[in-house]
Amino acid sequence: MNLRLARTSCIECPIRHRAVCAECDDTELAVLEGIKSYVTVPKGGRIAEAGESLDHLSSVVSGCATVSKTLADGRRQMVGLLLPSDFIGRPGRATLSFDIEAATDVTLCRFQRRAFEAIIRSSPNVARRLLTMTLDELDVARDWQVLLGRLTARERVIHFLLSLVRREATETGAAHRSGPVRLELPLSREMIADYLGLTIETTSRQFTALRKDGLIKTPTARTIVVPDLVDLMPEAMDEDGAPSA
Amino acid sequence: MNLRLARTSCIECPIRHRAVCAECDDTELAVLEGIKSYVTVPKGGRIAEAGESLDHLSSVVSGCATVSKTLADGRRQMVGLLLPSDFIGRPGRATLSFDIEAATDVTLCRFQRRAFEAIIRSSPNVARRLLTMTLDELDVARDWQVLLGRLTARERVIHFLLSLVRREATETGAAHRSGPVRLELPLSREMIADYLGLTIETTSRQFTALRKDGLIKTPTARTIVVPDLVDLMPEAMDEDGAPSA
DNA sequence: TTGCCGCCTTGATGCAGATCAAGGCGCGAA
DNA sequence: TTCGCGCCTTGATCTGCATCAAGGCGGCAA
Repeated sequence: MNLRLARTSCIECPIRHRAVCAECDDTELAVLEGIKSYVTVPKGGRIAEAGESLDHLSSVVSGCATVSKTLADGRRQMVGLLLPSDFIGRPGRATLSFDIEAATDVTLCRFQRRAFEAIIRSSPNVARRLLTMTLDELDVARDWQVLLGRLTARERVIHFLLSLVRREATETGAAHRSGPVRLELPLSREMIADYLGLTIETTSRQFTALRKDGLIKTPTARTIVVPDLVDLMPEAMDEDGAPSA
Repeated sequence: MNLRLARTSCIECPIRHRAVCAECDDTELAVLEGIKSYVTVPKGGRIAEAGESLDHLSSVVSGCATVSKTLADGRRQMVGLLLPSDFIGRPGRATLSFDIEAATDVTLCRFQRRAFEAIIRSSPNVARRLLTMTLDELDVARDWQVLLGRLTARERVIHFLLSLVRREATETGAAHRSGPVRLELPLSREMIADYLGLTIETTSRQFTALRKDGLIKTPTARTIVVPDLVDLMPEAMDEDGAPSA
């Protein structure tokens, strides 16, 4: 792990209003500011390993990390995707159950675990925010279970693309309901396959099929252009009731 | 929903030390005691529906409930199994994203949402316990993602059985690491299939195969006897490293 | 006791996605 | 500029599970 300290002020922090600190008042923020430190992990680097004890909790400031588990025979399943503002770690317990790796260069805002646990106890705004974020993650994980258990390969890929678009929209504040969108995929085909519970080959074939159907364009393997989001959404097969995104 | 009030004291409550109230001191417990009420939902009854607003949060006192989502075309995936001590609801938000149904007769210990949210604010022991429980549920959901994304039908059924055994062990305090175990399945074959992301037929065939292999006995469709847990565990294909349970 | 109904099992067949197997393409190093 | 190496795509084939289709079994009502 490549350490690099920085002195960015929380006030100017890009995730100030979305991360675990989102609901802090100035006093609380000052406390967090006092114990935080920045770390950069290069693309491909390990951030944490299942079972290993870690004494820092952190927020993702920039970049993209994956949460996954690898079985004894090499089968691998991604179970979480960490983007800016997402939280890493489990207050109250030192060990994680999953591996966390940097999919791109990742910058973390870290807190010593003991110090952060003290803050949770003293500042209900942090505790409450963390509970909300964890409940949101639980909903995401459960939607993902539906995807892995019941959706076809094509539906999975479409869901993946739509979720990236949606996530990007909430980050930039912009909300495209329709119209063309350009996406830079933070993940390789192999990682996407692990995300979706498919093989690389099937994933690749689905991208090809979507391209042939005119639903996406692929100027580069890592760049996806969606001419019209509305075309993609009917195939997502979401919820009960009617198909939607 | 079939209402039935009762005046069981928290002190004698079977889930007193495992539920959301587990870490309460006597004062906090008294407050909860003041706002709680019991409800019984008969087998097959709806406890909550996705999107619908509910003004109670509850703990499962007895019985078994399922958390699931149904797609527009009828495909269904279970994403959670609620057993005694598990918590239902999302403090801070009125609507759920999933359907909750009683798989057996279920008794709930309910709290008015507003009142409970006030308690979370005033009593850190409840807030902390809820965070821990939510983090635990997240881990369970993620392990389930691995099962749905990468395990074979046989491995899924074995995992299901082992998870029931383990859960039962923590409830009764008894820990069998080996030796014969008898299980009463709280779920029908259809529900097990929805749990495991399989069809009824495949699920049934896997039970048959395990029986033919001598790994289980099935005196009744709903009763499973595992002559030796140790025989089942090597096939579970858990974690990294070596196969284990 | 009989008959019905829901749930479960078993068999035959089909198909989506895995697996096996070649290349192609783009990018960085020499 | 060329080479080599990842990463991605495409094709051929295989297979585990879904789907389609019959019954069997057990509990309950009459």
